[in-house]
Amino acid sequence: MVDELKNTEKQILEAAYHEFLEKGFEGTRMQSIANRAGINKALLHYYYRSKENLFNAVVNEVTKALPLAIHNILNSGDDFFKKIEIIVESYIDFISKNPQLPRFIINEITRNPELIASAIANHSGIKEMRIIEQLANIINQEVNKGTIKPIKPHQFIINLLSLCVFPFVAKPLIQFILLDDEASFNELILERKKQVSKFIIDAIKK
Amino acid sequence: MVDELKNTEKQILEAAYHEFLEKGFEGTRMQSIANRAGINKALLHYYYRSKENLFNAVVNEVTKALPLAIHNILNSGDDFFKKIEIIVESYIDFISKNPQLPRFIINEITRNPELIASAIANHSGIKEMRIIEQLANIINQEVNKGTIKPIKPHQFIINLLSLCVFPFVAKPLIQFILLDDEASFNELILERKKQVSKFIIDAIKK
DNA sequence: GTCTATACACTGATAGAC
DNA sequence: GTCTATCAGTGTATAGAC
Repeated sequence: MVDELKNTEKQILEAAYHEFLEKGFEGTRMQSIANRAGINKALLHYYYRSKENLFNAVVNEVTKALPLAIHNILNSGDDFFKKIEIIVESYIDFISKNPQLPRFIINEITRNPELIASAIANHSGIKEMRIIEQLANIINQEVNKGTIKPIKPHQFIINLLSLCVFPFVAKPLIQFILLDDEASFNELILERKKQVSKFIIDAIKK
Repeated sequence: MVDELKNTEKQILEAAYHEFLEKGFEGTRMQSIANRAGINKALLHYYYRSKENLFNAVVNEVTKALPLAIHNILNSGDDFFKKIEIIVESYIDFISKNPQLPRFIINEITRNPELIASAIANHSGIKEMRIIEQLANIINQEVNKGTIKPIKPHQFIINLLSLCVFPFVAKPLIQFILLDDEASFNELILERKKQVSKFIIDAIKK
């Protein structure tokens, strides 16, 4: 991330990234970003004029990663069920590497819908914008072919998203009511990479 | 809610409830709680000594509602598949009435795990604490009976939770990428009350 | 570019009149 | 109980030396 920036600026953005993703905009202190970056508070303002600005830079970085993540989905296997397997696995893999990302996006899009929405739109090419449409079309085709049971594309997509994303968003809650430690959570997620696609396919296969 | 309290105190708690659920602890200003309650800032401190205190009172109210919500699950229909239908429908119904609640709990449990965890534990009797166990037992029984495909109870529970809860947590995101307006979101949720249980049953039925 | 010192605004909390 | 006025602390942002 942010390879093209000078050292200090890069460190700041890196530190800000972690702080904001952990604590959100309101919960983050400029001081703790400076501490994490190992520099002075004033330098933050030297590079990024304001907290708002620095936050926007982080949002920009974050949303840059999204199109790459869903790019895999576009050119996945030809069989519909194989396609689902690949989508689920690569999706869970991606979030595993950025586990705080969903909660961050959800919270900040709630706080300031325009900002995140425009950032996402900004980094998504035509291709990525249409991915939902494409997926919806594929689902309708399969329904018409009779390979899967009738289901509204929107509902299908939400089901898939829910099963992949929610466990990460609700991680502390899940750990509290279902698990004991960190290790068992990782194990659970690992299992889900196979389990979720099987669950979905079993649900829709005729 | 909070029927037993005097008028002003009740108004404050009510206002605090809405503000905190909307904006979280960090994002909420005592001033805006006072404004919403139609009283003065100083009165907040008269009734609840501090912001922390007032927040705890809200958490207390919030978690009080949870055992009631899952109580229905305990005494639902006798057939396993019917049971799932009832759980899903009553769960989605409950969250529909408190749509901000999941995001609130998830965020605040992330910020301060002990507080929320103890509040939940505080209001849950033995019965409610064991509901997960019970549900897990039922699932194992059905697997052994051969009525459903093999699935780990934890995974099943997470799947069910994800499908019910996530759409509310991700509402603004869903509206951005899938929908246009408020009306279509409500319609979508209404559909899900039937769709989700059908999806789950199709996924596990042998 | 990087630091220290400081200005300025905001927010939670208290004092005191009524 | 409820209000106005105000304090103390904290957080963002800036000035200015190096």
